[in-house]
Formats: sequence, C-alpha cells, structure tokens
Amino acid sequence: MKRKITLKHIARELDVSISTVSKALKNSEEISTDTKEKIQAFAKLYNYKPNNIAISLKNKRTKNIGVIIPDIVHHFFTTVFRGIEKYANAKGYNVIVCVSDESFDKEVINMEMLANGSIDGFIMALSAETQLKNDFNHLKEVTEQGIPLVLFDRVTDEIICDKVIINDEEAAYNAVVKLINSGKKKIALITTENYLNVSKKRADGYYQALKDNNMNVDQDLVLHLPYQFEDEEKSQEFFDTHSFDALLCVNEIFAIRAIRLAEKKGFKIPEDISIIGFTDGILSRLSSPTLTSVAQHGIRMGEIAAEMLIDKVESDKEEETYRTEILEATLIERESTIN
Amino acid sequence: MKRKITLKHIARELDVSISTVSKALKNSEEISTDTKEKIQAFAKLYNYKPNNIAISLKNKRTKNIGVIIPDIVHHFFTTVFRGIEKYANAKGYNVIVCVSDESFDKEVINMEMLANGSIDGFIMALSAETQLKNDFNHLKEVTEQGIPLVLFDRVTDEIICDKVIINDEEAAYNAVVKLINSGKKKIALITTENYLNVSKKRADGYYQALKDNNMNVDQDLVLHLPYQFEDEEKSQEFFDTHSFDALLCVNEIFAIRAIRLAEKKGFKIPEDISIIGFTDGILSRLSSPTLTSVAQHGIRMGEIAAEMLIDKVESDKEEETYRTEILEATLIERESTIN
DNA sequence: TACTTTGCCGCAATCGGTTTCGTGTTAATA
DNA sequence: TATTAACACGAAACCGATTGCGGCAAAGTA
Repeated sequence: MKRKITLKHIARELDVSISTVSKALKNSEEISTDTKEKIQAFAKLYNYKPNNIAISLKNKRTKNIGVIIPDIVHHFFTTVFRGIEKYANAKGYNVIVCVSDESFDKEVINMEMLANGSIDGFIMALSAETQLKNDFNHLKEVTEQGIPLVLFDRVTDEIICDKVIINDEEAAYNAVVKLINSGKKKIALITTENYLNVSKKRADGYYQALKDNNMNVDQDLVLHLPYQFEDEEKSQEFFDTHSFDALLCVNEIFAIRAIRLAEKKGFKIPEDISIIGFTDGILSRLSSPTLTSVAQHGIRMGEIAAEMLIDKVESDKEEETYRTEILEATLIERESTIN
Repeated sequence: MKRKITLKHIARELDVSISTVSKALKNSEEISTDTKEKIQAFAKLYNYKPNNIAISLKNKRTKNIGVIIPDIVHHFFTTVFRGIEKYANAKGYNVIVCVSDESFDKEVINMEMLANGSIDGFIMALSAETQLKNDFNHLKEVTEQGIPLVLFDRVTDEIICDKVIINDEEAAYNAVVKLINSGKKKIALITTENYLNVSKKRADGYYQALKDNNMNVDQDLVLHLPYQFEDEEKSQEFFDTHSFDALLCVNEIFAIRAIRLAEKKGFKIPEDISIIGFTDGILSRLSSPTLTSVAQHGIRMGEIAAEMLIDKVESDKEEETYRTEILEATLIERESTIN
C-alpha cells in the first residue's frame, strides 16, 4: 500500500525545507530553476497531490457546497440537483447532499452538521414540515454566520437570501386558460395542503384564471391530498361524487393517478376529461396517454442556484444584495389535452 | 454577522489555555469541576461547535463518503443513493455525490478530486464508458492508497474490493420461466449493448431459461438498443418484422416504451404480448397497464454498500478480506403479465 | 577593500483543533 | 519540617499545507 505522499516526505527525501517544496511546486520565483526542476520531477514521479483538507483549513474555503433537499426520489428535485452538480463541478466544487425527508428535525441536523466548516454555502428547498411549522431559525443562524444560502422552489419570505423559483401562479393560470380555451367548462384542481407554498401559488393561479374568465369557483372541485401519502380512497370518492371536464394537478404523480382513475371510470382522455400536471418528468413523457404538463426546468434552476451561490462564495465584498430569479415555466402539450 | 467561535476565542475570553478549553469541553478528568463548568457554560452560550475541517485534518478522517454514480435521474441509482444516504447519515457520515454521466473521464476526474483527503471511502457504480474501455487504473490507484471502495450493480472482476450486486442472471431466468409457464412460446429480449455487465448477465439468464425449457434460442428475437439514446426507429422495425408473444426488457424504460409500441400496433397486453421489465420504479407502478418487473431493491443495496464501506473505514485492522453480497431480486407481478 | 544588492532558501506563524508531557501549587504523608 | 503524591493547568508537537520575513552567501558597486 503506497500511502499518500506529503510535502514533508518530499522535503525529507530531497533534503530541503517544506517551504521550499511548497514554493517550488507553485513555481515561485524565489526558488532556483535547478531546485524547482528537481522537486517538480520528484513530485510528479510520486504523484504528489496536495491534501484538500489541509488547504481547506488554511484557506477557510472547502470548495464543497451543501445541498439539502426534501426528497431525492422525486423527479423534480433530482433534475435540480443535476443542474447544481453540473455547474458546481465545472467550477471545481463538490456537492454534499443531505435529504431532509420532509422532516424539520432532519433538516436542522443536516444543516448543523454541514455548517461547521464542511461547506462554503447552502442550496436548499424547504421541507414540508419546515413550511408547516414556519420555523426558520436554523436558516437565520446560518446566514448570520455569513454562510451564503440560496433557496429554490420551496422558499420563504422570512429569510432574506438569493432565491430561484418559477412563476407558479402564472403557470397554473396559463394552464387553466388553456383548458378554458379548449372549451372546458368545469375545471377541477387536485393539490396538496396549502402550507406548501408552491401548491398555494398554483392554486391561486387556478382561482384567478377562473375568475378572470367569469367561471364560478367551486370549492368542491378542489381536492386536497396529502403530499406523500397516496390516498386512493379520497381520490376515488372525488371522481364518484363530482363531475368535471378538466383537471389541473399540482404534480406529475397526482396527474398520472388521475388519468388511471378517470380511465377506470370510463372517461375518455382528453375528450371527456382533459388533464394537465406539473413537473415535466419521465412519467409525463411515457404515460398513456402522454401528459400535458408544466415544465419547471429543474436543471436550469439548479444551474442558476449554483451560479448564484458560487458568486456569493467567491465574492470578497460583503454586499448585502440578494435577488430572486424567476424562471418561466412552459406548458408542454401532449395527448392529455385537446389541441 | 457573528462569526464562528473557536477554542482560541474561549481561551482568551476566560483567560485559560486552549488545551484547557479543549479538555474541559471533552469533560476531561484533568480539569477541575469549577473550570469545566465555567468553560462549558461559556461554550454553550456562544454555541461553540468544533470545526469539522480541523478535526478531519487531525484525525485523518473526514466522516464523508464519496458516491460516484453514472446518472442521478435514473430511478434505480436514485434509490440506491437513498439507501446509502440513509445509513451513512445515521452513522454520522455525509455523502458527497459526483455524477460520472456514463463518462470515463468524468469518473476519473471526480475520483481524483475526492481522493485527496475529501472522503474516507468510495461507493460507486461504473460508468458505461469505463466498462466499455475496461480500464480500471483509477480504481486500482485508490485501493492501493488504502482508501476503501465498494462497488455496486455495475461491478468488475478486475478490482478486488467489496461488492453488492443482485442475482441478475437468476432473476432474468426466473422472469423468463414465469413467461413460459404462463404459456408463452416466443419470448423476445430487449437489452443494451453487452459491455454493460448487468445487461449481459440478464441476457445470459434469458438464454439459459430458454435452453432449459427446450425452446430454441432465436438471435433475431434479441434487440440491442443503445443505452441512453432512444432509438424509436429500431424498435418500430423490430415490432414490425418480428412476431413474439412475450418480451423481457432489461430496464423499466425499455419496457414502458415497448408497451406503448405494442399497443400502437394493436396488440393486447398481456394476452397478445406479455411484458416484464427490470427496475421496479415509479414507472412500473403507474404505467397502464402496470408493469410486471424485477425489483432490484435499490434502497437495501445502498444500505448494504454503506454498511460495508463504513465497516472498512472504521476498522483499524488491515484485513484484506472482501466479500460480494448478492441480493435476491424479486419479481413483482402486475398487469403486464398473465397470472 | 568595504558596502550593497540580489538570489536562494529556511524559520516560524497560521488555520483549529487534539493530546502528550511537564510543571507549579497544594495537600497529604513520614 | 522535609518529602511526596495528587491535582490543575499550560506548553508544545502534530495533522498538511501556505507565506511573510529574515539571513546567508555570492555577486555587484563604489
């Protein structure tokens, strides 16, 4: 087993001081050409690579960024993560991921673990429980320590920092308008509980679109499902006891399940019921019929978040300017709606 | 902005030495109760947390594990990652993820980045290109340096280390037998190129099952598709020019696409064509018809991989014993096959 | 010859901890 | 009263790098 070689080893071997080795490897003018060549050759031969940890300690910069997401199996977060990873890697940063599992406690623990020197900044989407509790002290502590933070998708106004979101309200609005324009008269909504800010915004867009088009808003046509738990029964009942000719769902999974259910009840899609979902993932593309859905551009979102964070990390000036980048969602039309 | 407090600050403030503070915070017997209480109270008040980087440097242990996977959007890898993250977090480890994007070069670069002190060990699945090139020098270097390595799913015999895999060959065998038992006579296979070791093993299982049941193996009924690229045309042609009454696919996406195509051609599933896929993901559960598929138990795989790695990391003895854990895949029967 | 400049290199501090060993003070023992 | 043991704490080395500064020797200048 060849152990990792350090400056000290090289210094001892070549009978020079550690500082000379360090300078020689950085091609410092202070060191004579002879010595430099000798040291560099030796270092290359033994494949010397500086120890990242030592450098981090010295520089107080780790070149790691911490990402905390509620869930990694969810397609949207995966794509955002992909964007973060892509940009960060290109800039020489590693990504440390923690999954909060929608739990407040896990979110707090993970942040504390990482905040003690392991990372240069955070990118995160709030867990459902955090939004429900409305407790953001762990975020405040981190920002007060001067650790840069970028929130995406699941954000909060309570914390002042950089943010990346999509125009959820507008996107929902446009989706509903699209349904109306295709002749639909009774448009239902399947959403989560309202404490998830994105769901709330999408619902707001839905209401606004109905109002602006002089359609009466029927609270009965809005079904709230638990976010994680698949409540088959409640959905069944909703289909049995309500009549509607179009349906907006705040995520892809709700939409696909709705398609299955509607087909089981004998409805034709999109003729009898048109369906639009959020999150343009693999499910939307491969379902039958394929699903019209609102693309959230997760990869782009991740790239922007990473860019914002790394900009902050690498800027020496302590500017206190924060911005919120709003991405335009786009409606991808497929078979589940009438063209 | 309150900056992070260090031992030095506490020492200065309370007029004791740094070592005294360090010992007091570890409740050392060496320090008087008075002093300890004073120091601990002060530390709590100012929310002192030791700097991870400094501890890593001193201990030569980072409590980080590096995970390199070919792709994070792929459902299977996501679930494995989830298992790794879960176990690692419970053990107080963070997970640094790098995505190789199926590229050999990225895999090498990422490993080198992490190998210089950032992590205590690696968990990885080989990129497609690495398997194609059959070049594993980067893995050898890492193991020679004494960095523990666990390979999962996409493994190689060239590297001696801990491994976690599923019984791919057997699983494919059983899936085919299941199709035969339900009365199917002409069973086709859609797979990737053979350099992906798991695909090869699944194909082997397919061949063996046919042979053992006295069915003739028709190479024409085996379609090789590129792994990433969606070759719609080739699949179309396959359906047009071949007749078969059952189909085994080496992954979920191939299977779902096959369902779509078969339906488009007017076949009934599972009566005309039964279909079985690998990777029991969200697609299998939500497709229509739902897909019978081979569950690879990604989460369990990740947990085992993490456990193996952390065991090695935390064992001081330099045992050179490595094991290969083989998980039993299970066939989840759904609507795409005849019961 | 005497003094200054320049080239080349090492010492030592630093990052933030841990840990071994030594030392001064006090109390217990002979 | 002299000796020793127990106690409480500090100095310093160490992990592996970076870097400002000081010093020595050779070369240049007066």
